[in-house]
Amino acid sequence: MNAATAQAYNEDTPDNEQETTKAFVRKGRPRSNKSKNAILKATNSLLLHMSVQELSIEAVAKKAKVGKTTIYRWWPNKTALVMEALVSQPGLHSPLPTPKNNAEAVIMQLEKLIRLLDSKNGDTIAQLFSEAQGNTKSQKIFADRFLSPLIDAIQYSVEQGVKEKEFRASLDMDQATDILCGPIFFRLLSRPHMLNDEFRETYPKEAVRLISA
Amino acid sequence: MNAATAQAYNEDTPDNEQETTKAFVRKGRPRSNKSKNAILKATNSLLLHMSVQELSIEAVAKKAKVGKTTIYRWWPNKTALVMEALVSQPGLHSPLPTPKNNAEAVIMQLEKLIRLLDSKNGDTIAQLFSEAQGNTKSQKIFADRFLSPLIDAIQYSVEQGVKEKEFRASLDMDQATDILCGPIFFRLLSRPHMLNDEFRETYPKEAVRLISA
Amino acid sequence: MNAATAQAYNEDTPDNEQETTKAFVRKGRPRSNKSKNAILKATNSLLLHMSVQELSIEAVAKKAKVGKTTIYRWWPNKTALVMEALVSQPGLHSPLPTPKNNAEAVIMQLEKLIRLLDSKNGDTIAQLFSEAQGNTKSQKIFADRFLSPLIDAIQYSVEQGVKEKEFRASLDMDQATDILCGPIFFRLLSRPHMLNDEFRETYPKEAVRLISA
Amino acid sequence: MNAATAQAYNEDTPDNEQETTKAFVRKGRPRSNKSKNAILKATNSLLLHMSVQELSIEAVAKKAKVGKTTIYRWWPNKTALVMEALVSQPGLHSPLPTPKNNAEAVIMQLEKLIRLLDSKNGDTIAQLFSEAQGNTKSQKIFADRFLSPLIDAIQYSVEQGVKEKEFRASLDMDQATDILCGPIFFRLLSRPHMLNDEFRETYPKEAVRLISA
DNA sequence: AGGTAACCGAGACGGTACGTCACGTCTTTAC
DNA sequence: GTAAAGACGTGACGTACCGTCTCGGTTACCT
Repeated sequence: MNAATAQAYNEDTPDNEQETTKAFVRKGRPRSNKSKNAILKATNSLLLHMSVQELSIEAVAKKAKVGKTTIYRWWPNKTALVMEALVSQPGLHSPLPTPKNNAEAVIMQLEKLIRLLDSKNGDTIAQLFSEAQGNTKSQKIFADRFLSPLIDAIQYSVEQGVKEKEFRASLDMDQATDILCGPIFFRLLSRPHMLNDEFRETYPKEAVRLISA
Repeated sequence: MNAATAQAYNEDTPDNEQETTKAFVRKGRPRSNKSKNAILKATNSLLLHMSVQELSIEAVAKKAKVGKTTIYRWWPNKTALVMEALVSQPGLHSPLPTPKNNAEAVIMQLEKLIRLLDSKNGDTIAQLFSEAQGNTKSQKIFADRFLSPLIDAIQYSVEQGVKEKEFRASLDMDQATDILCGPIFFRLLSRPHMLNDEFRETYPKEAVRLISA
Repeated sequence: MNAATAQAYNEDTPDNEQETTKAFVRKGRPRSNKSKNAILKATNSLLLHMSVQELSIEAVAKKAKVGKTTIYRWWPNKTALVMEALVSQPGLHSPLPTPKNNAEAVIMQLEKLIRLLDSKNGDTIAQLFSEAQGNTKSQKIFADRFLSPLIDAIQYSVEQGVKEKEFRASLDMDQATDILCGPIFFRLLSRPHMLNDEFRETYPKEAVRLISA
Repeated sequence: MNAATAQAYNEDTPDNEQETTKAFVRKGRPRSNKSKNAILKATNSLLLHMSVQELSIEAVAKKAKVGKTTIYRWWPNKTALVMEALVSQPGLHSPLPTPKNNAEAVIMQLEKLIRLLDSKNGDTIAQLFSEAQGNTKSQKIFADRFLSPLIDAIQYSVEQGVKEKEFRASLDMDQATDILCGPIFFRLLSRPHMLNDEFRETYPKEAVRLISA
């Protein structure tokens, strides 16, 4: 991934073009949003019928009627592509209602996580989680784009909760994360069929109880 | 996997060739234990330098000076091979000392699990866990040979503990498993560097506290 | 081109397997003559409709219903493949009638050369000649398999002719080759349409006259 | 090649812009000579280290710090570009001294040809000759810009020589060209290392002797 | 002086072919 | 009948260039 690509890849929103006094002018033909969307759409579409491992860049290129190079130009590997295809889906970023306390905040976050994993995306995320193992590059991408945001959000709520004496004072942040999220991901990876409605309704409350003061 | 293969694959100990009164005589050249060992040894050796995903059957065959077919004859896929190579390692089956109660039993089991995962095998197991996603065959093998035995043992202790009122009566078995094992595997997959001695010493006790009566 | 490939590539006739006392036994699956023939046939067939430069290994593989690797296993590059496809054609090795003297021998050889070049093969040979420029490997193959045999044969006749005083005693062998063959190839490459029957009937006699005593 | 390009490409000297009564004036920004020179220079420079076949338009564009489009605007293909880069080199057009007869004229022309081919340009020309095979467009360009002028000049001298009884009356023009030039090009393409000083000093005289009366 | 048309660089685009790798199967001979 | 050897068809990889296109920006002639 050269500098240009990295820049392009990271900029979700290209709104940082203006500088204090002089605009930064991009040279050359601009990136085709049509192609970008076609690629992401094709990726999501193919993932409905096959696993991440089975997904081939060539198939995506063919389905999106796009040159293979165009994909490689903008995504360093399959993980990055699938990751972006995943988050590009509409309806994934529905904001949570304002919680009345930190316990409720954590519960809502866990419910949202379970809901996300209990859908066709669940398989894909599990496979991405997998793909990341044994491949540093992929691991970093998965961590940066999915895991860290998730963990950070939960840890923030827990931290607040500890400060406000809702949660146990002795709580280690990493341990709390493990206790809250671990069981969910463990089910996802080991018994995904048990990531169902019942689990979503009961587990978050129980988990929060475990860390409460 | 045809019948013959299945049979061969399942027989962990090929010492049942003679029977008490009348020998069951297998026709043709018998399976070469030399080859089998060479294959498993080569697999383990290669896994020291590469991930499961990077490991190729061809590389194993070459390193073990064995025909590819010989590998395919006895193991249905890479997961099965790596699985067996893993458990074939000496020192993995050290028996646990007799626990004085179910809580201690669970603690010892969790400690053993963490110890297992916090070693060079940890990476391999994580990768196997991964490889299993999105591949039914591999998933079944991983579940049958690794996950189920583990879960069963823990669930047995938990069940006993519930009966003997050491643990909460309301405890759902699956939920207990998730709470006990989930955090460990979540660390393995997301922050493997934190699966350290400190974690091994503190986590199991804390986990058992969470399910105690 | 590894040792095995080189050996395989060079052996037009695999009849050298027996050694003085003990047979050399080749291990593994033998080369498929069916595939080999399909590849050569496909190559010749495609060359009827396209130039050597336009010919792609992929197209040959597809047409021959053969894996690309199979082609790369046996031929180091396109030139080698086309070269062999060319000489594999039937009717290229019709023996010359016995000449009554060296002058006639040379004439017959030149006539045969012109006849060879004045056919659909002519274009291919011209393109091969081309392909060889600027590519050492190809150059060597073209020289070894086509040019050298041709030149050697002619030089032999000329040498005999000089000894028997048919040709000028002052004749340098290389110069003789140039004078005899140069004009033919020059026409082939610069004005191929003029490599016609008339040329074939008149040029060889004239050329021989130029070197005669 | 569209009309504009064709026009631009064909105009060696842009001095034919005026017409009888009214000047044809081109609108817009004129062609950048700076770019043109940079392109030709980059081409020659790259050809020192690689063959024509290996030369890529992209590499030229990059080296010349020029847009690819600019190259495609002015040259229809690689052959044309290399051709022009070749003839744009200084010192290629040194005029011949006035010959005292047609035999000497031919000899001087052949010597000049050999000298041209026996240099780093020789390889390039051989490769161009090659590139032309199997590609009509390139063939035409090579013929028009290199081969025809050469042949025409020699044929003119030969024609004069025949008229003035220096050369054999029976001489066919094409045949004469073949006999004079064929050997030179044959050496170039088949044994370029033998296109040396000795050859340059001996061959032209010998060749002329062959066609002399 | 301003329009306007062709030029320029940069570089993204859809493609094609490359040569390599590993797959899982097949076909030999040897044991 | 199993083993080693290794060739087979398949298909994806990631790369290199192709020739085209689409930008913002630059001349230089022509009103």
